Amino acid sequence: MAEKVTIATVARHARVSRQTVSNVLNSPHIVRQETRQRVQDAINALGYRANQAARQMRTGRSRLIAARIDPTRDGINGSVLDRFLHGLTETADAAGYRVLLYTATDDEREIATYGDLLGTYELDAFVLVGTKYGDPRTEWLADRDVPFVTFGRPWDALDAHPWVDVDGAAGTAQAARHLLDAGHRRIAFIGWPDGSGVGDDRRAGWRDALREAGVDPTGLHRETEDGIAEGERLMRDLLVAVAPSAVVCASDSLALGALQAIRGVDPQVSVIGFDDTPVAAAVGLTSVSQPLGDAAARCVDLLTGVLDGDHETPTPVLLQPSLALRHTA
Amino acid sequence: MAEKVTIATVARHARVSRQTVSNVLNSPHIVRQETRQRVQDAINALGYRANQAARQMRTGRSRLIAARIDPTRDGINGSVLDRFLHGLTETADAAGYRVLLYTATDDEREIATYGDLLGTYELDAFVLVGTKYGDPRTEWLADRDVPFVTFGRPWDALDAHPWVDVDGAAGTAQAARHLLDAGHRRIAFIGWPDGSGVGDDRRAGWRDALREAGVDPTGLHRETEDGIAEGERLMRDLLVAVAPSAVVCASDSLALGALQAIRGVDPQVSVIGFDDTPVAAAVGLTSVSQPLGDAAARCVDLLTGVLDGDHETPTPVLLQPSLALRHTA
DNA sequence: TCCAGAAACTTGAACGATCCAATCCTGCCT
DNA sequence: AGGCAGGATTGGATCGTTCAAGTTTCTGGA
Repeated sequence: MAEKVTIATVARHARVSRQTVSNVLNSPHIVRQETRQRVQDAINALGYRANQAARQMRTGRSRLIAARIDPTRDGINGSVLDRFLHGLTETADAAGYRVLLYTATDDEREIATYGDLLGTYELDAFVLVGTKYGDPRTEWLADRDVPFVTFGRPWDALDAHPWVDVDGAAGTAQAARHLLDAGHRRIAFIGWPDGSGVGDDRRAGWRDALREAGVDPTGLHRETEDGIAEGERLMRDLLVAVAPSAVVCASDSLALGALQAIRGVDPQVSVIGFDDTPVAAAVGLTSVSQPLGDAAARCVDLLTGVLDGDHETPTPVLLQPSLALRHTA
Repeated sequence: MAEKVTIATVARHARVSRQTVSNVLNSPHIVRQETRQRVQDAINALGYRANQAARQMRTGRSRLIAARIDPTRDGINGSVLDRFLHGLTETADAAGYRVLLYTATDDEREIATYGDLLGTYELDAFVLVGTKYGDPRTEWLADRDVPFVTFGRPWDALDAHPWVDVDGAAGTAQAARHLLDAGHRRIAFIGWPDGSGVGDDRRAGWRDALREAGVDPTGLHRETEDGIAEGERLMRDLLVAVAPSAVVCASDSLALGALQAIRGVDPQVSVIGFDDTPVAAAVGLTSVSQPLGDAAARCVDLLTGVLDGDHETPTPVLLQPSLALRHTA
């Protein structure tokens, strides 16, 4: 087995001091070109890699970012997280960071995990997916000056922290306009109960688009918890009550339920979902698609901004979704 | 800001030496009960957490396990990875390890990433999902004595390494028997071309179950690349050629295609998929379900066995799948 | 030629944990 | 009371890196 290659090995090989090697790695500009080259050659020849633990001990920085992986709930929307995580890993890697996973069953435990990860591993930052009104997690992190970004706006807007989000209202508005353009007038909406920021936002997009086109949205919407069965139930209700010719849904789960409700009854009704999940692609459901790779990349951008110097709070990012057209609309 | 709590702080607080604190953490049995309690109290009172970087420097162990996260391919089967990763994170956590993500676009890059992760972060082990004949990755890792487990059998069986897998043949056999019990006799199979270990295995299960029941499987199967469109094409072919009353598929993607093919033609044909993906649940497709949480847990078990002492190669684990019954069969 | 000042490079110390070897108790037996 | 065995505790060295401070080399102007 070959000897372990440390900064001292490289220094000896290039006939310079350890510190010079360190400088080549961390502040190349203060080393003379010729020396720098010699050190670089030694690094390549020996296959030297800086030991992260030793570096971390001195600098207190782990170059590790934590992200939470949830138990796939109804599984459909879970794949959004999947794609987001992949993007996160890829972009973080390019920026010299790695992604560490954690799980938690509730907020209290999640906060306990923060403490553990920070104390034991000295994590540099957290990425939170989805926040709710008065989220205790963001408060805890902010109180301790732990860098973090949320994918999802802080809906209560109490304290400003860096965030990245996709403009849900713009997505449902786009969906509604697509249906209006196709000649639809009775365009219904199936969404979530009042009080969830995301849900309210998505409904607002649909409502505003209808009003703008001179269509009265009153009575054309229904609200329920997320789920296929729920979507089916509400769609049946809508078919009887207002006989819509199209429906925009706040999620693919709801849209899938709606599809099942119209099958056999009136297959002409158009349906548009939200999230462009694999299920949507599989069954040919038109759906609002979030740019998850971009979102992840912007999260990393914001974090590296905070971590590598910028003291000012970075500007939030709001990305535009697009419509993945398939054969249900 | 409070002073940083180190092992020395705890020692002072409990009026013992650093070593005693270390012993309480790493070899509690050699410390007197009374002292141990006093140290524990100090640890709790101060909220002390052992610094992983310092520990790692001395021990060379990072308590980090790497797992790869793929770009969701056709998205349907991607969610299998999602669920597996969640299980992995949960079990690893319980065993005192953390999961680090990485990505790679091809084997060569993946191996380069191994080198980086090992050199820089001193990763303790790798979890590989899926292997192929003559996989260069397992060879590289084995050559360097890096601990790893694969989720998926080594189909070429060249060198033995720890693995966990789900008995695919048992799954398709169970599916076939379920159909036989329901009175079906012409039970077709749609799978993947010869040469993929997983695909061959799943087909063998179906074939053997039919033979066992005295049914000749000849001509009843078709092979293609994975995908919904492909599944639909082959199912149409089967309907014309052999008019099966039921079909077992090697994946939910293929099964979904099959479902689309029979819709309108002969909705009585039973269909069973494989993987129990969210899509299957969504459209009511009966599917063979892999115990992914268990699989992840067993992977961690095998790894901790290797990492924490056992020098003998641990016994591979073969788990039994179950049939998630829905209304397509 | 000489010297100030900058640039380039070197040396010693520190980060926080564990390992090793030596020392100190404690209780028990004679 | 003295000796001894065994376990409990202690101090010092160490892992590989970066920081802070020190020393040498180079450059240009008088």
